[in-house]
Amino acid sequence: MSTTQEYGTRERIVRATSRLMQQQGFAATGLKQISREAQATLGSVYHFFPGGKTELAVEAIRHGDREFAELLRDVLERVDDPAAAIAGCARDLAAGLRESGWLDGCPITTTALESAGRVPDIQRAAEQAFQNWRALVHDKLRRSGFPEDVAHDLAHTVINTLEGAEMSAQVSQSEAPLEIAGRHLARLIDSYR
Amino acid sequence: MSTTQEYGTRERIVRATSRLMQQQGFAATGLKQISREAQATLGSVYHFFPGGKTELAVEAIRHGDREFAELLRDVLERVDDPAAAIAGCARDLAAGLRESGWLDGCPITTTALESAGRVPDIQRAAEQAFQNWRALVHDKLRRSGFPEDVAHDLAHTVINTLEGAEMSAQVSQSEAPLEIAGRHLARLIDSYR
DNA sequence: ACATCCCTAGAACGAACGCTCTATTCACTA
DNA sequence: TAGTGAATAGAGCGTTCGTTCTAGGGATGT
Repeated sequence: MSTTQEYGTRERIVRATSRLMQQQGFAATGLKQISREAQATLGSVYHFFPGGKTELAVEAIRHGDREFAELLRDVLERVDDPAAAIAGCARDLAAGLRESGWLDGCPITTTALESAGRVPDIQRAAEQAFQNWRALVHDKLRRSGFPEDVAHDLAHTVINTLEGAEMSAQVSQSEAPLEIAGRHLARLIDSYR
Repeated sequence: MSTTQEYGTRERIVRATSRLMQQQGFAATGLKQISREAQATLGSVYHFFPGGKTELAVEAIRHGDREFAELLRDVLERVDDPAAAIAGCARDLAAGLRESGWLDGCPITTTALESAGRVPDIQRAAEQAFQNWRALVHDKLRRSGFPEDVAHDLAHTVINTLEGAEMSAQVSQSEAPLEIAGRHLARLIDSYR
């Protein structure tokens, strides 16, 4: 058994699209580039995604959604204290960002911003992703005893601050924004205890 | 004297570029579209910006930098209490976003993310903008008596949380993320008093 | 009147874009 | 063995991309 998993053609196309859109966004990513990197042909791309580039972008956003949800779920299950778990999440994001040479930020933000208000399908998929991530944080806070309204608001700010800090970290090529965000979010959460 | 200010050709080009990149990013904005919306010709664009699209993007980011710095400076001067000022800033951003039909988010984020790690000139301009904005918040906090290290970290999180919340507000077409961010940032600042 | 210089105007270039189309290969069932 | 449909392959469509280039307009100074 090899260490590198084998994926089918469809899966390879989605993964290549997700990675390319993560790094350079929707408009800058061409279908030829996708098919090249996925080791598929243009024919295959249109076979699996007859809706063209938009359908592919929606699928890539769903992939990024699941990807980050998994990271979030892992750290929230692993660490009991919610404040510590969020700080750990910030650390994980910073590490991933640095290890990718500051290239792999949030997999959906760039595409979401490019398409907001102009490509409804993509906007809906991005909105759903943020909602899913907030729900994970919300549940964790509820299970830790926080009241409903507090958990609701904190879930928003946790996700949004992590998003903003990751963006800032990427642009300044520094882990500091995420490290600071982790500490501040932990402090904010603890202030509601 | 008319209410609509007259701008020179160069200024019109920069403003059109800034607005288009704010709404759809760098790659999706063509020079033909820019020259059309700026009521200039392609020749004029290349006359004023011989460096082509990249130079134009850098100038547009600098424009967005000054634009948001002005908004920030205004509210920080108008409101004495720093926590209240930041909350007011979040309100202003939410209002602007809603009034534009959720189209005009942060003028530089999309372009910054598209270009991070791939177009050094643009990345540098974006990094400089974030630095300028943080400096405004940092100074306000220092003048309000916060110690250096606290002000430094808070400046990071204030800007990053506002960025993340504005992005989220844009995608979900709701003022809630910014309203919540304003309240949480005020609470975080007050927790250091 | 003429020269100078800044700016405007838009045709044209090669490359890349999203997408369509036809042909072919392959695994599997009747 | 013939038949069927999914999957692959890539040429080519019209369009737009960023960029270059040459020519003309218009105010100014002499």
